[in-house]
Amino acid sequence: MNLSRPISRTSLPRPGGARAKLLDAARDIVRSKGFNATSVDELCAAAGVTKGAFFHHFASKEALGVAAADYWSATTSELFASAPYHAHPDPLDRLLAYIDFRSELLAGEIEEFTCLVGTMVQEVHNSSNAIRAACDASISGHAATLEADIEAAMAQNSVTVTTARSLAMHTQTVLQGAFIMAKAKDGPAIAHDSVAHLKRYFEMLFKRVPQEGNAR
Amino acid sequence: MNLSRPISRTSLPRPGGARAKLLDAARDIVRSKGFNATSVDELCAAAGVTKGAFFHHFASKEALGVAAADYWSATTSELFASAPYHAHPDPLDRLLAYIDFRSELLAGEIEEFTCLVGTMVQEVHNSSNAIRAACDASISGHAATLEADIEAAMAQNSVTVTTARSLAMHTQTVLQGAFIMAKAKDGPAIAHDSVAHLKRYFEMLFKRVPQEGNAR
DNA sequence: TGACACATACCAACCGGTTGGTATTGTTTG
DNA sequence: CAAACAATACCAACCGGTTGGTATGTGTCA
Repeated sequence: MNLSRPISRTSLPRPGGARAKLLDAARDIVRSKGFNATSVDELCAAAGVTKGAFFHHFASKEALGVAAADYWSATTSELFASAPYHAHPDPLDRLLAYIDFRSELLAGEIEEFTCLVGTMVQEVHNSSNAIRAACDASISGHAATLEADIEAAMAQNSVTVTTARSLAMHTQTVLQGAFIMAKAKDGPAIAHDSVAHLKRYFEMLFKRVPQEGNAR
Repeated sequence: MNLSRPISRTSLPRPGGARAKLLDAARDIVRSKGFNATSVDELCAAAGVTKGAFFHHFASKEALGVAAADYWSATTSELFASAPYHAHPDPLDRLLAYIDFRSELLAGEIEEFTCLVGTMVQEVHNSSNAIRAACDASISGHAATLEADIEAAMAQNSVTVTTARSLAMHTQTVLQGAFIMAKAKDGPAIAHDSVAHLKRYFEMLFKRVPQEGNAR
């Protein structure tokens, strides 16, 4: 087995190649139009490749959807792994700073801050179990990166009424809901509002008096 | 102007007519497959009418989407208006009972308890402003039915850190997010979990000690 | 009889996917 | 090293089938 140039499903594609360009195009276009409304031809045009190249790299449009979800997981992992909220020494501080970070990300155009996998899974959860599972893995995998901090904060404050995993997933629930509301209202204001409620929930749960800040 | 047989956009269509059957079919099929993946032919087949009947009642597929959102508003208003949570004498009790009621609704198949307008708005918010606005009106209109109780509960408990409208919208944010997570995980369990967090948020905000119950 | 509520038949455009083929790159071998 | 070979990357044209939408016919009822 030759390991010198592996292009596994979860590793990032070679930058500049047709595959990478298609995944970038999918990330942008699917977030703005949805998966079904995005045609393969449109993807190819945006990536500057032909339809033949598309089906050279992906067995089907569904396979592209799975790859796009995996690509999303990989790129967002990088973003959050290098984000500044990890610098806080206290786990609860890290958690609250994560929420602030998510709120800061809610800026610009809607298709720039919303979630690719949340958008896709709503459309295809019944028609493509492969994409559904890849989206679930992306969301749940990101939530899992919060669990250690939440667990530590729960231990510090003797919070036993729920679990770290449940709280981590709840953060993602609120964010996914915030994306939908932002789409309905055509702007991020309402999303900021709900994330502020989420932060207040954590502050009350962990009996942390809110720092003066961005709560509405 | 002939008022003897008005088919206004917001009133319920004549039961048994082609229009009503199409709107019922749209409610069911769009929730399970999404708006774009639902073809006009499929809608006609499910409703037992022909394509000619479809375009007799709706100028376009987009017009059906708007009508389906309005129809959703009308039918869900009825459901919630006659729901038992209004019976509690205390406004905070009514609010918490509303949340319990929403949790109870999260049962059965996913396409049976998820939200039509939340599903549609995610797909078409960029391609059809008419549908987007109808979906927004549906969600915001339902949230508005909670505002009076929230306002009264806030006054009773001297809660001033946020507004009744913001809290009402936040309940919908959490529910919409819960629907997405349920689709990603292919089951309502995680949605119940997040609604329990929402209830706990209200209990803490209004300093109400939780009744022994279904919180996880 | 005429207005309305549908049904039938049909269309141009577009869909995801396949085809046969070529250009490029890397590996083997003399 | 270079020629021979093999695999990959990519392309333009095309396929059968489906799409939303239209034009026109027909039965019904006031």
